[in-house]
Amino acid sequence: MKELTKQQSKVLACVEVYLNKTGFPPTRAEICKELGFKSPNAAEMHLRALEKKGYITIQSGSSRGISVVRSQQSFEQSGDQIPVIGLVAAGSPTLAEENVEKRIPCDPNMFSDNFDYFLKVKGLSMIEAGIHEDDLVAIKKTSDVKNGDLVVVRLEDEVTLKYFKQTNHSLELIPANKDFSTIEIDLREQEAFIEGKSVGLIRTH
Amino acid sequence: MKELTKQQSKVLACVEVYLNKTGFPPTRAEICKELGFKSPNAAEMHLRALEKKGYITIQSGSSRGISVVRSQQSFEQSGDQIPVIGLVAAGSPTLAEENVEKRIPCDPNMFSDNFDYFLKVKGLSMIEAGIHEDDLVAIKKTSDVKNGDLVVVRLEDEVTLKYFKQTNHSLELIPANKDFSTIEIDLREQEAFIEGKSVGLIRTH
DNA sequence: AATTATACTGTATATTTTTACAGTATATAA
DNA sequence: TTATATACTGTAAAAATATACAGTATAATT
Repeated sequence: MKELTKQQSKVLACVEVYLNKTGFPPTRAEICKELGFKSPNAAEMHLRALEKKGYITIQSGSSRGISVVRSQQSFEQSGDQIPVIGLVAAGSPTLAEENVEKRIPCDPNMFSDNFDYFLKVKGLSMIEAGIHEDDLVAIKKTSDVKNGDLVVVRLEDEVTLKYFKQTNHSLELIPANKDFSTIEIDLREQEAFIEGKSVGLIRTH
Repeated sequence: MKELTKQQSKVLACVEVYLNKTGFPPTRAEICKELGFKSPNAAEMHLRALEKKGYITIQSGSSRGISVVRSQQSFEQSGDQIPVIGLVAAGSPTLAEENVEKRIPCDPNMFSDNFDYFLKVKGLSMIEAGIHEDDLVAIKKTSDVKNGDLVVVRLEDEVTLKYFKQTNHSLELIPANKDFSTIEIDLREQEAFIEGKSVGLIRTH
């Protein structure tokens, strides 16, 4: 997906907010009014650019004929179909279509903090925390984590779900199963990517 | 909510389908084309009726200024605010307002089976099934349960969440914690109300 | 120094769209 | 029988809207 300029981003946000508020897209003139432009052509140009970059489609000749194809803040707010990503041993959990096992209709604000996707749990390393195989852990993409948080960490090509504990250069990834041992990493020697943290869990009975 | 005439219902469905397909509402002329009317006024009249009955709002003077307020089908799928009921020792879990601890925005179809409310778990009797205190168990109201299902049962004034097992006149309510013992009931002597069964679980981290 | 991309103003016009008004037809209720 | 509600056709005008064209200005590349 191509990057948006600041102004294009503003226009897209404006369209999304308007849609959210009224249920139908804005006209060029309304976008101008909202963003302070004085010519409808200003909005027109930005819309054309957004169309060219694949964020919206414009139905030519139709009033308000704007469809938002890809929201810029994406699925985070639209409360619809949240993707489920398999916790595979290799590679980072990305939202690329090929990694999406399925989608679940639910609201990303159902937990205290909103979240971006579900991670399907493999293995028993967190079972004493009541996290079973095939449970779906709701992950918020962030690198802002605290000690004690349940986090998704990528070490080289391996992705794991563990409790987080960091002291100076030492990172500990702590399981909740006495048969597993804590992973200790010296951050001066090895990189660790924090993909996100868990804000909740769901399980189908 | 007032009842719709057949034609009004058709027009509302047409608007919803169009919105779903294009992302913006139809014009009067487009509704006519879709439903075979020959005058834009036909659509206009139906829209005005729909507005008067509270199904849509029309922004006067705006093209395509239609907002669907209440979708005609399915208030069940609109994935909104699911009540959370505390698992209190006394009384049946009802959806009466005074028993609703809070509401969670989510879709009742997020699990394999749809459900009616969340029950907040008290105690540790199911901990070996990975069900912790304060977990929210999604309950579908039904008395159609099988052995092995996780069910909500009311015994006199006590409500409990346990595994279900019935043989003839004997009902066993089985915990998932070796420190708790199975509740055995002779149904000829004592009544047991099956309030529903669990179809899923959520937990906030 | 010239080119290109971004970001607009300002104007104009063809087209789309809303919306009012004048009718017709039919079934149901008073 | 006379209203009254539903369900349209047909027309037309005013208003809303998309969209093309002609410019201006500025910062970043080449």
